[in-house]
Amino acid sequence: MAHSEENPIPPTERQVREASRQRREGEKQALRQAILDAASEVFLEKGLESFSMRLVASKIGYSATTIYHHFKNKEDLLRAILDQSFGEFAQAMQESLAAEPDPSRRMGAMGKAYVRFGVAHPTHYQLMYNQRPDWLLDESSLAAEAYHLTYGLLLEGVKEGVSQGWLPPTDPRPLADWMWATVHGLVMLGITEFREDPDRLEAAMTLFDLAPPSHEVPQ
Amino acid sequence: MAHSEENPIPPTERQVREASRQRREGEKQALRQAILDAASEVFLEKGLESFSMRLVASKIGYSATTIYHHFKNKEDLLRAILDQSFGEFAQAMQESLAAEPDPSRRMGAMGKAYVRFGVAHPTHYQLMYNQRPDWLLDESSLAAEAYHLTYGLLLEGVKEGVSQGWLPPTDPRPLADWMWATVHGLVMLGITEFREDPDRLEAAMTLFDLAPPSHEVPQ
DNA sequence: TGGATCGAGTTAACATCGTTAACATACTTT
DNA sequence: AAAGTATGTTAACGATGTTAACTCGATCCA
Repeated sequence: MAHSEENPIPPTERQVREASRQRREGEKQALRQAILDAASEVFLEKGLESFSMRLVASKIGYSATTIYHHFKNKEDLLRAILDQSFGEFAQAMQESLAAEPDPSRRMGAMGKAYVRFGVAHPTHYQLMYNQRPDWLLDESSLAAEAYHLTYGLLLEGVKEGVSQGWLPPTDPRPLADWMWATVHGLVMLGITEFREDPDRLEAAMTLFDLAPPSHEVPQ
Repeated sequence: MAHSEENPIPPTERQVREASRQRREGEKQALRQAILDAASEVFLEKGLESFSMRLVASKIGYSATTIYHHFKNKEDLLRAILDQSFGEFAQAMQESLAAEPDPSRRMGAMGKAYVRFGVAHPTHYQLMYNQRPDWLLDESSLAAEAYHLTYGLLLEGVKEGVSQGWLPPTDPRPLADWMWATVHGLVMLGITEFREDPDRLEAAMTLFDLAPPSHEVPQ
């Protein structure tokens, strides 16, 4: 049973305290994560407008003020959701990049992956790109890091396309912004105007396969 | 002076009452319009999030509850703003259509006009297309009417382009949706990510002049 | 003319929100 | 043991949308 075997070298006071500190630290982080998970869930279900601290707290059985021991305020909590969302988004983009070896087809594949992520996570996508654009100006945030990383993927693809000739010889940045606008617009229409008619988004997305139109098999 | 000339036929009791009724009706409509104007102003300055009935009322020197004699509730008031905004938008689109006679150039001109309207009226544009998409499902509203009208203009242009050969021979609707997504995305990026850098939007918008690229002067 | 009715405005109140202050309790440190 | 810290609570404030109850004057009808 419990004390049938005794530790021949009992832990020092210092060791006990350290273990206790770690346990408490872990519990604190666990609760922080539980709040964050509950918050992300509430945000998904309710959207930004009906997202409330009290609702998040009640979801995990704490009073609302407890959240303020783990997050400075509502904005801080939403920024944590933003960081998490942008991280998942950047990962999805990198995976879609790695999945398609042909550079010219890669652009279309990434475009599709972009739109699919957006419409699959409508409320989070809107938080990322619509509702608090100024939060991305904080360059030290994880969100800003992922934001610049994904734009970098697009810009590199465009530069490659221009240099390889399967994109017109223009300034890459405006062209990248133009393409970004297209996928961003598809997501936004997909989660608003086309919400009741997903086939309409699918039909529009077939145009991703149109460019490059001429060389089915190079050489 | 005032009574130097007397009306030879004094108004009947009935006429007086009718005039009074009309005056009161006019005053009611005037206050309704004053509320609507103030609301649109508050909405422009504060955005949807900080738009409040009390703020609108205080702007015109009435108590908040007065608004409820002229609008059913906050949603009703915002819908009135939406109707007004969509009407102005549809008019701007029709003017841009009339201004450019060449059909192939017209698409680019309308695209530019679309984006310019959106970035010029950021908060109203977001109410129109982002924040309450379900309100457009009420087909009897002025907003829905203008919404379908503007989409019709785009779709007709695309059909014309396909039949005349300066657009690829594809199903017009997905192509129209694709183009819509592009301009919509440009507006959204323009009022969020590019807000601090208007030149970036301008640079992207130069691509409107790229298509059709080949025939500067037909024949 | 006098009393009923109605329109248009008011104040007071309710529930909900984010947030802070004050407090309780348990654990850690000294 | 005492002091301090971490983590939770309840109570309260001001702002929000909205409703109820009311005032007051104009209108309508006898």
